[in-house]
Amino acid sequence: MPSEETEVGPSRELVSDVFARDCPSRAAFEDVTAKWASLALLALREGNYRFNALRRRVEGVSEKMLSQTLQALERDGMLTRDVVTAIPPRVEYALTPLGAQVAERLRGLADLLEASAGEVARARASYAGRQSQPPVRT
Amino acid sequence: MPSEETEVGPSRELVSDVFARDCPSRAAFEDVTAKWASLALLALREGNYRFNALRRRVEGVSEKMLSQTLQALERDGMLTRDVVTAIPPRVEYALTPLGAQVAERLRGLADLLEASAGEVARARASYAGRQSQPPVRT
DNA sequence: CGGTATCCCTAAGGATACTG
DNA sequence: CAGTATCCTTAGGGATACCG
Repeated sequence: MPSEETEVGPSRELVSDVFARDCPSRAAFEDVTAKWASLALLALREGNYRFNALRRRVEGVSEKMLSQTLQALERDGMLTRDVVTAIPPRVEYALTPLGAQVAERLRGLADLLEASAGEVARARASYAGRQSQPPVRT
Repeated sequence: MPSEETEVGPSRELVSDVFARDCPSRAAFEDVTAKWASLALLALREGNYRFNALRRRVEGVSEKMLSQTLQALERDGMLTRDVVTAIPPRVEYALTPLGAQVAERLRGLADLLEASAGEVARARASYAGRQSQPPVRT
């Protein structure tokens, strides 16, 4: 008898849990919350984008990272990549319904943090003060 | 007259934008969506945790990373660190109101992804199929 | 335009050992 | 127990060059 902690049948849908090391949902969670991925999803929420336009929208991302990020998100079914063969070539990125749902939630998180910027700044100032006690003369 | 739109004066609160490279909200956003930070916040949503209990809850995190992660989150005002001087020492971590709000949104995202695990898996299978065309004999 | 390929370097991150 | 310190390896990520 195998380890009894998992009483999941072979043909049943496994229970997803982001806390579990090997759970696919954790991988997906990490993919969408990755540094550039969340910003890309947020941007595509505003409408479709072509590669370089997206690159301009997401300040600071390099071509390489944007490319890798978009591949990962396409792979996970978060967005579609539509290649228009023409001169010059065009590639349009758009959210899938799933990607839109994810982006919506990321938006909520971003809104909260944008609105709480002041509170975070105050917390940081307070923390800095608590850490560095005034120089003690010895 | 609270925040109407963008009447940003010198001494007024700046408009936060996660897309901006140097916006504090982007930093906070990245801190909170960092690999281990989101899981730590999610865990603390279940109740307070001591260091090693949290380490067990967040599968796969090393002592070092958990320590660094918790410091960053404390710094941003997402959680409190309560040291009980005793033998053995105890340190309790708990969410602040802000941290709880953030965690709540992360939970929504995690729920969505846990529920969509099947869809993601299908997308991945489809993607793999589209990428590797059947070996072409030359 | 929309990438991929290569090079290279920094920083993330794990393992281990040690301290209060 | 709750970390910090150290060491070391990997991988993230930027810059550049080049192809379809």
